[in-house]
Amino acid sequence: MHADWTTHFPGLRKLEPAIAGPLVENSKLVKLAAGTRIFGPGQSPEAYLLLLDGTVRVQQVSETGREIVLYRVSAGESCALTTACLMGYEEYQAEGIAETDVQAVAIPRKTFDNLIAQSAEFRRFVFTAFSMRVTNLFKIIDEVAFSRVDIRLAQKLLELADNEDRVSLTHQQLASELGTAREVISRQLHEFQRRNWISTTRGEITLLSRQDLQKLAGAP
Amino acid sequence: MHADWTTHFPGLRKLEPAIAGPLVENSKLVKLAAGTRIFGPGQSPEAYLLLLDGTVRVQQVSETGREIVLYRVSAGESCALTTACLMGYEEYQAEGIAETDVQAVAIPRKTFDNLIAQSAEFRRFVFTAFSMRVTNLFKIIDEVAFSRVDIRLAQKLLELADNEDRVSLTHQQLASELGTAREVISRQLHEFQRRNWISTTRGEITLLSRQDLQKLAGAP
DNA sequence: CTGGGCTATGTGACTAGGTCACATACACAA
DNA sequence: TTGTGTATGTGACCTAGTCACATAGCCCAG
Repeated sequence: MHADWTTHFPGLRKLEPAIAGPLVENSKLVKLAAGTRIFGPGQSPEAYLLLLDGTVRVQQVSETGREIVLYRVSAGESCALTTACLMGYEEYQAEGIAETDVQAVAIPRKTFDNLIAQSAEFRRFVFTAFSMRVTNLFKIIDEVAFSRVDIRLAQKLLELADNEDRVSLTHQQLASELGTAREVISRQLHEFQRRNWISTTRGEITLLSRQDLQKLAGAP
Repeated sequence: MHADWTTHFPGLRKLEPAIAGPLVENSKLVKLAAGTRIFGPGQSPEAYLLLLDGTVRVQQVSETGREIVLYRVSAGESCALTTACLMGYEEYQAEGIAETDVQAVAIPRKTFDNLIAQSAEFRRFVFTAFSMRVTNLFKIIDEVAFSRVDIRLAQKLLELADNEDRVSLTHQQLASELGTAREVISRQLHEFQRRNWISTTRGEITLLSRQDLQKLAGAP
């Protein structure tokens, strides 16, 4: 495992062997239990993380305790933005939480810098990850500032439903996904239920009509 | 001018001469008139831009026509995020407008990539710019999602006031700064005026009590 | 198998913010 | 001086967020 984790990352498979070697040698495998806070205000990330397994949720917490999920880092991806802030000097405002048990490769700052210098392939990998995250942040700003909650909720339900059309989250957790309040979610879900688009039980929502939800989620 | 623009950028002054040379040679000076749309959806940026003079406003426009300013790029700074998206493959969602006449240096993608590879100094410059922008985006998300309009408006007025305590913007422009509606701004300004914190005339606001505004803008 | 106790959800009342429609007011040019 | 375009004012209404508290489901200790 230690020897060949680079193959877990499509963007790194073509890495020149002369470069992959030192990379694997200088980086180190870390395991984190679910729920671990990986970084946050006052707890700067210390290395470039590449996830082998699990997911990390990056979110913002407001003064009043409300939360909004910014993005998730999944297996095969990197904490790109985190690293930007690591390489630069600014304090990172958001916090990262291991949603599941996580296995990751930690690349020290110095090694990261060398890699960037030496490998065009690695640069592409890093900048591509960057651009995806930033684009996504723009989308979130757009939605939070300009989009209706019912539409965003319908989108989120469709996005989070498993292959049996179920979403196993509490209203509070859904509210955190969207950066709104629990009561707002409860009321919207109630309305969806009244229209027979979903059914709910404690901690779980079942989609009854993806079609209607999609209609709401898409063009008005 | 062409020969020594690198000195305009504190982060580039220490650039190794062997590197600064080709950089200056391969990049090109561009001038843009105020109001020019530099990039936007369907109009990808084509080069890494370093501003010599003027400012560029980067903003998001919603379907319904509402706008929100994401950040400004001023002289001596780079369109860092733009470039991330340029280097990666994603479509950039935001648009950049020249607020004033702008002079800038355009560094082609290839040259940029070479520079990143060859100069630790340049890497630091780019990543630092990145991290500042990203941190700022997080702050905007936080404010849009969780902060009150009156507080944000007070902050914005203080931020945008000149050294004679005047803000020369229309209510509509202020609304765009904050990503809210013009009527909301009009009403808030009215309330500030009622409290004698500001006075207003068409297209201009004068701060009468920075202190009170600061009190509102700071801790509640 | 049952009663606390914890967490999740429901709900009314109220405040803040956004939308729509339209009324005024101001500035500048013809 | 009078249009004309832009800026601002305002009421009515709707959506979203807050607060306070009521219920309801779940699980575990006894």
